[in-house]
Amino acid sequence: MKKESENTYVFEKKGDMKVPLKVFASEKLMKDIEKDRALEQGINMAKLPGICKHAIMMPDAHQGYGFPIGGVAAFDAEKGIISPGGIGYDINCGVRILTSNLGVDEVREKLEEILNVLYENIHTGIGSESKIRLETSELEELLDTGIDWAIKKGYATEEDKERCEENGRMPQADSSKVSDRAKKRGRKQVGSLGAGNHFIEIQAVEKILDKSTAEKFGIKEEGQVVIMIHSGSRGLGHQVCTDYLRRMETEQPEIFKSLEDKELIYAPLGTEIAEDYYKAMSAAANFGWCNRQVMTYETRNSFKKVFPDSDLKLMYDVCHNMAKLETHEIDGKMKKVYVHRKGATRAFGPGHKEIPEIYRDVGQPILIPGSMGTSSYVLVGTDEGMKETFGSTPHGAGRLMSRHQANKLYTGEQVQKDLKSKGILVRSASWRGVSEEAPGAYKDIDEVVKVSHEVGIGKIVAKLVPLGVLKG
DNA sequence: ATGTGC
Repeated sequence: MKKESENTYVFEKKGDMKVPLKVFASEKLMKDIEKDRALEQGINMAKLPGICKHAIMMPDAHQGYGFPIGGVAAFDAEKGIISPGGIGYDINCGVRILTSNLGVDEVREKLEEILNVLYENIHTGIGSESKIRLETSELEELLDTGIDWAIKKGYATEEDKERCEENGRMPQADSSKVSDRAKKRGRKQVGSLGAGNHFIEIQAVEKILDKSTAEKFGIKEEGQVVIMIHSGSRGLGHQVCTDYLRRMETEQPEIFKSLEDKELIYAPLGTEIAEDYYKAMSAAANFGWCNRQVMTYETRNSFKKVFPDSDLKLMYDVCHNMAKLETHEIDGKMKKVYVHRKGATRAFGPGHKEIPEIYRDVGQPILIPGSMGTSSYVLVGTDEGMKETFGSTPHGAGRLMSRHQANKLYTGEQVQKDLKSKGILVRSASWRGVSEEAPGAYKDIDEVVKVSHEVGIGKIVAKLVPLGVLKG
């Protein structure tokens, strides 16, 4: 890797590579990135058919299935490909923030109570099932219409819809392209948190760095309480990914055989299998938005019980695991590309027509969760990001250790105790869930966000700190 | 990430 400037490294095009690989990282984070196979996977992205301009890795990058997590690649809509490994198993994993009219002191007084109420109403952990049971026909409506289903059922308002990326509904979604097995897994999981790094966190605004933008986003003052929800499409999205990986492998043996890394299986755009995958992926994305929306409904009701005057407004909901057909300026020309963001947040700059009108003049809110017990951030999209990263930023701290390593090194009890000594309460279904997500198992979120800010692909608006965490 | 893998 050649250091190009402060926070940017380039691996020049050579051999089978079609474009260079660009990595946004500080020296410190680059050392973390070099610890696993992530760079090798980044170079593999740059070898795929139809990739445009450059393959990108974010400062939080680490090894994933096929593509690295923290990888971004844009493929020519005609000559390119779509790859499930470039999106991830958790299709439309994403983050939303609810701003509140509550202050840190009043919430701290009843923190244990509100966490308990949330824990009762929102089911967590692996295989967790929500209170809702959907018939197949209703699940199909949810998959086809996204947030519109949630509005119809009373879980969402029109304002909620406006404040979701894509208005919470991928128009290409087609439930008939989702397998019965995936639907069976999804029927009981709408409104469930899941496991891993998924969480609902009650946070306080610690520092506002861009006052006027923060105000636009509904962050009025330091000490204001907000709620962050981080979850995805649960077993349904996972099954969609598995189904299409297998289908692409078996129905395209010549492509499969030719691959150095079999995890990079893809479908050429324009083929039936690529179309089917995009429709199924879009349906899973709709599930992700409905899942976070139903949890929002439960969160609002839970807060009403403990804080009767509370008013929780959706600031924004943004995804970090998805491929989308977008138009970007490449080599001076506007071009249609399928942008794969795998562990990278969609981050559009000022004026983009896909940003809600209320935020359009300043840019899109970018929501970046830290690991459990550390800070999270709100950033704003920039013109620089549109030019450099197809409108993308990092998505979080990024793992430093495998779950296995973390389990060996930490116990859930100790992690919970350490956090409690810092005034942070954790409510979880399993001790293992807590130890796997120990703050020490993750990279430094402050450093990740600093790179994003300094490079200019996303500018820091506000820093948030945890008060209480409900996790899987 | 995931009804974690044999």
